[in-house]
Amino acid sequence: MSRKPRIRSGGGATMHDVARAAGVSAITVSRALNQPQQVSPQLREKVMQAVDALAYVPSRSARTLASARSRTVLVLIPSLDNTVFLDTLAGIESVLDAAGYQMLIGNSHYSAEQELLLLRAYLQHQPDGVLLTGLTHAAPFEDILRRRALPAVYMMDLADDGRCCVGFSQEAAGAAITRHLLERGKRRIGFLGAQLDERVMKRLDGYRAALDAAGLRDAGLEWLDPSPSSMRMGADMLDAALAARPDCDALFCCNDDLAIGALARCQQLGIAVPQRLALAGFNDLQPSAWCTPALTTVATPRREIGSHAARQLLRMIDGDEPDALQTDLGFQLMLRRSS
Amino acid sequence: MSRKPRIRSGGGATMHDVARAAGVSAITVSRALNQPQQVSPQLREKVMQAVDALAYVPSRSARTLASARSRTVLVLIPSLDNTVFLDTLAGIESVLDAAGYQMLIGNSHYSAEQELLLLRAYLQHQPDGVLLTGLTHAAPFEDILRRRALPAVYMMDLADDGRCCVGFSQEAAGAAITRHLLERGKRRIGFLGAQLDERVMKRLDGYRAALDAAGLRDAGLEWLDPSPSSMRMGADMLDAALAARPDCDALFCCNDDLAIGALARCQQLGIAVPQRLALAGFNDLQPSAWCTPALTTVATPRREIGSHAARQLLRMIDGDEPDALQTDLGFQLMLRRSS
DNA sequence: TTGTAAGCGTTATCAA
DNA sequence: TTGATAACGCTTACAA
Repeated sequence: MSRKPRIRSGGGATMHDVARAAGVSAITVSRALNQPQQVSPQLREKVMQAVDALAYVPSRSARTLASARSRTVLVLIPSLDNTVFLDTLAGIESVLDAAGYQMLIGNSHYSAEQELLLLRAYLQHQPDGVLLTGLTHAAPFEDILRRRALPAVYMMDLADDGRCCVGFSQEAAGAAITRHLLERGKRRIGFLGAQLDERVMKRLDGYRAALDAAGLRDAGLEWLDPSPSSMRMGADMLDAALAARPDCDALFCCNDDLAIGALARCQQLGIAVPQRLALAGFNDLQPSAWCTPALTTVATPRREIGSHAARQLLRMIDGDEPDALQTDLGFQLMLRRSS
Repeated sequence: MSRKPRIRSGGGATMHDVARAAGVSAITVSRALNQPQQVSPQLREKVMQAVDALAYVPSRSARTLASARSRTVLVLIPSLDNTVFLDTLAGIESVLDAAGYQMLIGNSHYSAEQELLLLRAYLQHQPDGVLLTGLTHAAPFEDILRRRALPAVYMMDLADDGRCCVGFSQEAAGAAITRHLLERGKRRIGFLGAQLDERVMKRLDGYRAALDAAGLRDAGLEWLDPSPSSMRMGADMLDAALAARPDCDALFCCNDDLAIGALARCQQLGIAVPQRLALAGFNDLQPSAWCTPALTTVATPRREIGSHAARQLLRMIDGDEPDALQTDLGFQLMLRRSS
């Protein structure tokens, strides 16, 4: 009948230790910490003193196990190298922090497979909800969410299929910036695309739609490369584009990295921007306002997408309906000297 | 005597469910998953089938509670807006992922207080170890680590006091880039500093030491501002510096953001870089190679710092000694057209 | 307002 | 190689 108490890991005090020190029961400690108004001021005071004295830190795993709520949210993003997602994370963080939730960050490296693996792995933590980037995911993904009744909010884009999304229309943004180039009098407008994720392809769709509407679409003016974008790649793609189509008079680059690289290359080659070739990017990263000439681009409400998505998710976790299934946070054309 | 089984949260299968389905005991399932070699191939096979059939996902909290090991590492960084720390995170992630560890990311927003709060909050997850940025932390910080016997690795800098660090000498790097400006014939070399965190101040120390050695130090050539750095701030600081000291012939900016902003401002003002004013930055971010003129800066092994620190930490968690207490991963001067 | 008892899902211990 | 049992630290349900 010999009990063999195991060795505690952290060596820290447990709730029972605190209870003993305060001369109350464990459940009173629990309540003093989590629902203070349910405990009389005197006891509460005693408990808090014992907590301080013992430097008590509650165990999240025990709490999660007992309550079946982890107060944790899983955030899946395609990359940590991209300012866009970091700004989004910052927005999410601000809201979750304030609500006492913690976030688990999963980096899918732009791979739907990886993303599925991450979901499976992080499911072990029993997150209370999930924030996702984009609308397209591996086949079993949504099944898993549904089976577990896991609230999810989709960020960055819009869908009209019952999923809760916070973002803006990538396609409309792509079309808008293309129309701007048309208005500037450009007629042979090309598209430079890298990474080729879902959002880039929608910007491409928007670009095509705008040119179709103007009767100026030319498939020979599209350059697409699935490898990750970078400034170097922008420079290389500019070379390739001008070599293939010297008549091209404007380029919509799928993001600012590409555009800045292309712009720098134009400077080196002495190509007049925007007279000979207009350039536009996407996202309005910090350097875009500072390069020469300053880059025309599309500002996207990344931080707001993150914070709003987090708020919606918390509402769903609490069993309430989200404010609206779709939240369109819009975008803004930043018209500068490069166009 | 009525048992009242609670409602499960996720509705997912438990290890007991798997055990029942496979016709074995729960502990056998546990072993089949965690120490497969201890279970006969037949049973292992049966268990794996049941796992698949039930889409079983182990509960991390139960595991942590029972085993007192969370297989989780806490990473504390000062900012998510700074590429430097993201690259570091990427390095950490690659190592931890491969080892089956997950990371909890805490963003201290450059505040020691916040950092302490984060440590306290994340301690609830019983992390097996901690990765820290910089050497200076709030007073109770190291006490807490010691009391809990939590392995910790300090990233980005070097210390000779028994703590395990992975980084490079910020001071040596600051001195090296300053000496380079001296070698270029510059004599009134200024310093532009923002954020003023620990690392910036050490770069400043290096700058001062180099100028002292040359007998050219001039306190009137230092401009320091504690607010977060940005390109706009670099531009503004350049204006202020030249207004105060038109004789200044070179500027060492504490990071590339500042330097790129200053460079852009020089372009606007028609100041010849590097003839009239040489510029140098720090970190070698992507745009630095692409601005005009390309920016002289210091390349730092951020990703390697992250991955090496993570490896050291895993070793300590396993009870082994780290390879070396101090790992100097060095830095590299990137001499470009701006100097 | 406070306490008791049981249970959350897993692993450590010991026995077979 | 496999299993029974207790234990991890906390919270829910119910009782006082």
